[in-house]
Amino acid sequence: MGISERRERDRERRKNEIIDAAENIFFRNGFENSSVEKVAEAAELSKATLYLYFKSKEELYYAVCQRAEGMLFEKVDKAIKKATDTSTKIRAFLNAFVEFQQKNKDHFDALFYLQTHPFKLDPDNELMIENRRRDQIYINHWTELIDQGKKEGLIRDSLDPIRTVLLIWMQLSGLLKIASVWQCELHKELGFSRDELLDEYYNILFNGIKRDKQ
Amino acid sequence: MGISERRERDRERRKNEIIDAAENIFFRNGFENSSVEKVAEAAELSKATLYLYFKSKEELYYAVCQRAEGMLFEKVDKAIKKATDTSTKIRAFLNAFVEFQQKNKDHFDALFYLQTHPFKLDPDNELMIENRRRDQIYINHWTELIDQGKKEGLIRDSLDPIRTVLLIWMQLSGLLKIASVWQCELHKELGFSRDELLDEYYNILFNGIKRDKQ
Amino acid sequence: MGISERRERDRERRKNEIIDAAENIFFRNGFENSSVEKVAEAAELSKATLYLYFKSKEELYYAVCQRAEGMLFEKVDKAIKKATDTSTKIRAFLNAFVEFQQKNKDHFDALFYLQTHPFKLDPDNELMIENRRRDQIYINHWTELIDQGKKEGLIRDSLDPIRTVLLIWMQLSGLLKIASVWQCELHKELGFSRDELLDEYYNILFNGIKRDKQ
Amino acid sequence: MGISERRERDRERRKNEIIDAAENIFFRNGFENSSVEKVAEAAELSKATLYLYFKSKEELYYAVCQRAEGMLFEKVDKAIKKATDTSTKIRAFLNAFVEFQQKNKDHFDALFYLQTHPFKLDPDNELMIENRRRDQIYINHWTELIDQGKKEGLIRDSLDPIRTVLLIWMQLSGLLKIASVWQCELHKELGFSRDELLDEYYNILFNGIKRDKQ
DNA sequence: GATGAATGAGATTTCATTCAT
DNA sequence: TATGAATGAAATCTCATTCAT
Repeated sequence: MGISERRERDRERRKNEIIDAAENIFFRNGFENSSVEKVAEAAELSKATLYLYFKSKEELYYAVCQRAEGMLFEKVDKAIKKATDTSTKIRAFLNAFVEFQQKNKDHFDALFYLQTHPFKLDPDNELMIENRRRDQIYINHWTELIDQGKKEGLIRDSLDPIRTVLLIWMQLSGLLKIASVWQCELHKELGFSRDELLDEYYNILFNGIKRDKQ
Repeated sequence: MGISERRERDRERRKNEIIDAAENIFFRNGFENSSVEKVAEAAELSKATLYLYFKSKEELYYAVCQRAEGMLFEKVDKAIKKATDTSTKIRAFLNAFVEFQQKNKDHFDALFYLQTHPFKLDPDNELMIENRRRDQIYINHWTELIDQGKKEGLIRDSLDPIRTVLLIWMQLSGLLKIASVWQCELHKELGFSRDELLDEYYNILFNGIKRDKQ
Repeated sequence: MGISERRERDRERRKNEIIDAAENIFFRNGFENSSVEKVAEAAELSKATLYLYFKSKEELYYAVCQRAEGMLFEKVDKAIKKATDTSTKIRAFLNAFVEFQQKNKDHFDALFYLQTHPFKLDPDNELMIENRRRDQIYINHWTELIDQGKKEGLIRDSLDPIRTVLLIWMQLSGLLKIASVWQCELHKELGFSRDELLDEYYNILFNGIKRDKQ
Repeated sequence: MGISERRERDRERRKNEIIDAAENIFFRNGFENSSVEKVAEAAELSKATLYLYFKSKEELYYAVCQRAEGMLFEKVDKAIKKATDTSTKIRAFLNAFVEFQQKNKDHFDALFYLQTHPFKLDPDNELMIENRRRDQIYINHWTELIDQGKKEGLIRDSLDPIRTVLLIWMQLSGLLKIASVWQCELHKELGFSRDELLDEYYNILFNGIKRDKQ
């Protein structure tokens, strides 16, 4: 039995090496301007070998994104766990996302690209199924946070937790991405920084979800 | 005297025909998967002729986006003008954006693509300069709306108008785009529609920007 | 009669302006990498207008070369006339060529390109006929120099004047051109300059053509 | 063990087949007017495959030239070895060059084109490095000939061997090339042949380099 | 499992030249 | 005379993927 397990382990390790290489290439040039050739070179493998591990360029990119998402989720997790009360937990959730975009710009961008482009892997692709499961877990995880906030009277009762969480995810994604692309113009022509923008965002959001004073 | 003017008019018309064709192609396949060749075919012109009107594929795409932005701005304009009081004007502004994404999905997507990809035209490109001027006008236009809302006691005084407007633009863009890509999953796996999501968004946003009761 | 003459003069002037522009472009990029478009731009004319004055890109280049040859011939002429005795005249002839390559590198290169590429203008092309006549004049001119040298006992009697002149032209052309392209390598890897090479050339040549001591 | 060696051999053979095809095309149309497409067709390969063996059109042309130079060097070598005394060796060296231009006009032209056009391959290109080494060997080889001539009192002591060899190479290149392009005119308008011209050249050159009688 | 070889299809852009006006 | 518009043909190079070994 040990032998097939070791094989599986070897295969996983090799896959990871390929993803390492793919990150290098995809992060530098984006999906469209990267070539499988370059990834193979970076991985010190032949192109044909890549195809033994990933069925297509798309699947390879998907794997890179999956890892990126893993990183993000982990960071958010840690941040939430460190916080003690619900209010700071929610703030920590946002902060972690924001920080991820700043410190792991490439990973964030890859994730954003995946979310805004209809990638067509076949729907019973292993990676996708696994990913979807994980997504679900995290969404639940975060909605519990909202629920808790509602119980504690921090958040308006009328808000639907799932929608609220997705809403935050989507709008914050857009905000961070566009602000990042416009960085230069924001500074030069409008005269304020990403962080000032984010302050205003927090301001409005928290006001928007908090329970009305009674 | 009439001769050069007619030429200019012909040229403008031809340019517009090309943009028509380009919309067809770019909207169907996206920027990366469209080719100048296909656009030329659709315009019933030779590739070389296209290059007499647009210096590069990028510039052509930019022209398509410029037109799309024009449409969006016009719609927002009209919607605001129809409304009578400031509160409905602000709502109308958002509604027009949302409706644009729904009724002119392709135009919206093109615009979104442009905003989330660092396009490099040379910075003294005519189209770009003109566009930037228009952008500025509209931003001013909308910030006045926020200012008015503040004067009328609808909106918190502490909000910076420009930041607020940009914030709304960015987060709403992200929200609409990602929701549109996930459309299917939202429905099937989470069981609610884009419109329900948007309701929640409005809900939170208006609560977030309104002046606290005194 | 004045009217058609003025027209002719205008046409000549315009042609010269075009050649000015063509020099700019051809000298910068060479024949193959220059485009009629660029020349037209530089001449502030439309492409179509260029074709009113020159039948093809080739003919235009030929005109540029003709002018260059004119310059060279003039320089050689002047140098020879300045010299007083036959021996220095011959030296002056060579010096003028060498100096032309150095001070008018672009003109020299154009001339060299023309000579080493079988350009096909139709053989009764005006420019060509005129040029050929001029060539003949100059060849005669120079062969007289050799003849004179022979009479004065400076040059071996057995040498054929025409062959000798052509020989010098051809070998010196090759020498100057290749030395110019290799300039860098000559210096770095072999450690001597163009001028040292030319000294040796003069040395060998003059020894080669002079009459044996009796 | 044999497997990778056979692969290497196959690859070399294929490369040579491509160079065969490239010769066909380049020789017929020259570098500028040849296309990689045509070479690929001639080689009965796809364009893409060509690029697996040669990184660019330039590199391909360079390979063609390298082979041509090899041929020339070999011929010169053989000619020199056949000759018994230094004087005839030197003559044989020239003769071999002249004969090469006559019998392998295309190869000569390719070589000449390379030498008179600043080709930009990256300087650590394998082909270039190898070529440069070979060039150096041959230059040394030939300078030894001059040195020997000096020792034997055939050649003037004052001549620098390297410069002399390069000089001969350059001037003879120019002479042969221009005479070849003018072939027709030489005959018709001046009434003598390439060979008569060359006789004069030899005449002058040998007189020019020989030791003065004492 | 690993890979070198191969490729069809296609990408963007350029060019010399013509012609109706 | 002058020109804007138009184009067919071509150029170099790239890419995702497959397959025999």
